[in-house]
Amino acid sequence: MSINSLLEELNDSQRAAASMPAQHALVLAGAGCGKTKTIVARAAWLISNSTPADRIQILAFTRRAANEIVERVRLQLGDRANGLRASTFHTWCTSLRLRAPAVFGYRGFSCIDREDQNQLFKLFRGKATAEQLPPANELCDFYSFARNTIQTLEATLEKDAPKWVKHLEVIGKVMLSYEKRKRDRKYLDYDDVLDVVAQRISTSPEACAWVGSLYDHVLVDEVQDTNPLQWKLLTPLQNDVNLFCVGDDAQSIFGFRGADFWSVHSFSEHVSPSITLKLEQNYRSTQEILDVSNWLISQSPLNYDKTLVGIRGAGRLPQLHTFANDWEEARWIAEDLLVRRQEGALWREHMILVRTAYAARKIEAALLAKEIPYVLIGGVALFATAHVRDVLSVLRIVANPQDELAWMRFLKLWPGVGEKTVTRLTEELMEFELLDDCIRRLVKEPKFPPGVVEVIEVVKNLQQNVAMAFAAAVRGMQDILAKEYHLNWDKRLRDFPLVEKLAEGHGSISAFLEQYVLDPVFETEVIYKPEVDKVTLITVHSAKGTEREVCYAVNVSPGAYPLTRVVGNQEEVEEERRVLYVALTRAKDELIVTRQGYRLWAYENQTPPDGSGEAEAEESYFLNGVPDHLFEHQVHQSDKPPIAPLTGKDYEPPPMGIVISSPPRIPTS
DNA sequence: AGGCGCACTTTTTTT
DNA sequence: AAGTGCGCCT
Repeated sequence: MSINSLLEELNDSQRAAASMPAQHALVLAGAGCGKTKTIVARAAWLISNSTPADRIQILAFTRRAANEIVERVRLQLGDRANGLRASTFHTWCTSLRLRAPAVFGYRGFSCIDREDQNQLFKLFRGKATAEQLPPANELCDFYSFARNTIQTLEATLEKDAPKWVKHLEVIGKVMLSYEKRKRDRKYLDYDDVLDVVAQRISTSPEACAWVGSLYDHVLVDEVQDTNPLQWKLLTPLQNDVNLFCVGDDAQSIFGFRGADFWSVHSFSEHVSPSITLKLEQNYRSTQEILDVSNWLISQSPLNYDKTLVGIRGAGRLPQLHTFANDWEEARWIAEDLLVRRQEGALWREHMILVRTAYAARKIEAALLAKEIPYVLIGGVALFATAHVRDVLSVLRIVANPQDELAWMRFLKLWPGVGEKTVTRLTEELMEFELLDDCIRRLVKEPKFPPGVVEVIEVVKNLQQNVAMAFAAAVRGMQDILAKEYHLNWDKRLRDFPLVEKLAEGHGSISAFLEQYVLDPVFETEVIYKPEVDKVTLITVHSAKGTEREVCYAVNVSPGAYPLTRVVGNQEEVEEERRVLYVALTRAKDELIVTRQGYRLWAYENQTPPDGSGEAEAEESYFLNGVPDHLFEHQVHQSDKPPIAPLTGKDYEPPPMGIVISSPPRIPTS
């Protein structure tokens, strides 16, 4: 297709954005106003106007979004799109680091994921009680938040976990140990992956000039979700490349990762000179869907200055269904899907949006029961499942005998080997550089089954063929794994061929591992082919940027939107509101909102239970006061008596007024 | 001492 | 599904 016919498909503002002269620009656009279309058109226009495709770098937030943009440009331009790259910030930084090790250093470092990070923190946290130190996963959160927002640990704790400020010193010590161990073991965590590059280009004009010389244009999708660490990457490049950023402040839902839509509101101050364009016409949804979405955002104390104006006109009124419990909610959705299917709709026109991966399980069960084909996106990635990690640990050991975390995981699997033995043994193994020395040491270990060493050796001999090495590892470990995971072994066993397939064609174990640490793949995605007709079951966070004809927003109940635990924290409550906003604005033709709860009855009958967190959850519920005419209401009576409601017992308002002590700054590695 | 099985809770969101 | 805590076994 020619570029002219592409431009003709755009409206005036989209066309202006796509075809403007080279300069820094922010394109502000509401949901469904054609953000992706504009970024695709921009890339296509640049290439058609003699920018080589490989001088354009597109940055997106997920691998899926990145791939989609490139595919759509390719659809327009065919082979002329060759060389166009779209990546996540993380894969982009990794490719820069690998491309020029001399510029960035960190040769031979490997990337660890969240789980590994957690294990390390657990190690340094030790046996401290819940009063002395937060749990390892919270330490991870604090650490990562400080890195992503480029704040001190103290500032992070003050904002996020005031009750821990008085333990600042101990927590700081744990984090310093963590950083030292990372360096010693040549690990990079997710934040390091970005910071290695950011640090270098913000302090070395030569490094910055080199990166800048690679590109003419950097196109950033979903810019409202960029955090200060990511801006640390973009800011120094301003002098050498043109930044074309597309975003929507009302869809900023990654605050927990340090995203701050200041980057949108103050764009012209930190990127200058620059222009700001707006896309205000919504092409996606019928007016009734926009009315509900606009109403929701208008209830916010924040001013988004945003009213979506639709061009599609009227359609069907959104539905609001109330169920007695989650089980009936899930069952009804499955039944409704069956009805639609019988009426001739395709499965793939439907998307079910859940707030948490956990909530997706109940829906999954209902879909399975009715044999409705679905893809689940946003749950636990294939490589994050325990049994796959277990097998991968041997590959990691072979690829890098200094991989302490892999050794610990691998050794602990064997009968008679527990935490103490593993800690002692791994410490010893870290003294050796070579795998063969490690093996010699292991052979000497009394009461070790011979399988331990056998597996390592088999994998070692097959390491040039990653898929075969993986298959061999599975064979060698099958017995112990079957015992470990006997409860649902059959289901887990099916994952191994999928991983084996993904391993095919990778030149080395480390290349294979590196790719999937940064680009998580979900079980269903391996089986899924785009042309296959399936319902999409997805978390709202993963669904950003997507759309479907019919969308179900699930469990829009008090206590869930917003989550009970964030009530009282205005910033977080407003982020929750944006999450719901994102969910509602995915729908093109029909929006079906479902909610559960006996608790709702209590609320609507004006008899909230006294003094509990539940009452507060109900008071702050986003659908309170929704005008009747925006929804078609339906209450589904239960055949069983209502089940006791959730309690609000874990909600405590955060203490206020924190005393400040001198902060240990978290150094960047 | 160290390992292991059992009962128990406990779930935000993602690179 | 995975983490935690507890008590029993070697």
